Amino acid sequence: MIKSKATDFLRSEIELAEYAKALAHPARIAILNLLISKNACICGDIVDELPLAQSTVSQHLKELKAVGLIKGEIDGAKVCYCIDKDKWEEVQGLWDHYFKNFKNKKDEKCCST
Amino acid sequence: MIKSKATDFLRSEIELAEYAKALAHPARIAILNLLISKNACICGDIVDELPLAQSTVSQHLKELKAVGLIKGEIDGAKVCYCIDKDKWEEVQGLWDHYFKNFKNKKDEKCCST
DNA sequence: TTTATTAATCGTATTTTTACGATTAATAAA
DNA sequence: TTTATTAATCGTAAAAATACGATTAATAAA
Repeated sequence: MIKSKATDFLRSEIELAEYAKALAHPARIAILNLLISKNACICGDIVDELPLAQSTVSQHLKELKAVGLIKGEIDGAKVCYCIDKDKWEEVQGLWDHYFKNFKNKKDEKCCST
Repeated sequence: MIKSKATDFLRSEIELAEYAKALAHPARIAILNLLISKNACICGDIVDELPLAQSTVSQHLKELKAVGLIKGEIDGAKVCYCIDKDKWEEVQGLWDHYFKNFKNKKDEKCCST
């Protein structure tokens, strides 16, 4: 329970929000879906599947890579992207833990009711 | 698998992104944490706990209410907020399903490696 | 009543996100 | 080599998110 400043939030809160933000756009969900269904994907194929310009897709890929959910492997002039299994499971675990945090509470009524 | 327009994403992709967006800010994670730990919370108490102005907190509460994760109950001049158990479990289930979607795949190597 | 408290909303400034075309750097193909 | 392909980056415009103070409407307290 450490707050670095009065205006700051907990590290854990910031961390969860960061992962949520990475998933907070349909294009990024769509990209992850593609990588899941095809197991891996050339960047160009992703661009073909999405209704977005190449530079925009590249930006979304960059964000997903920044949080570590995907990794890119250079293959000649092309780049093959895939999901980072370890990070995926880490994020899965974080959210699972977060959601269970409430679900495990005993079933009290809300407020006065 | 319905795309309403060429420039659109799948309903499921939009839905997941919407829930992610609701969780994509430390203040909203902090609010949910408060509601979990105290089971319920008067709006004013939330304002006291967060390093944000009353109007800003009210906005964040509005967003969480908009996606259904919390509900507010008027109690005189005050408003008591709490987590909506049904929606909470629905969102939990959606993410759980989404993450398992990949985890359940057989362990193939990424791209060419 | 009048006054105080509470929380939503309004108006607005600032920042961040999203998107695109153009350019660049790198590899592949001719 | 020269030319084509691929994907990242740059510059920038537009939209959305975030934040705040001021105001409002409602209830509670005096």
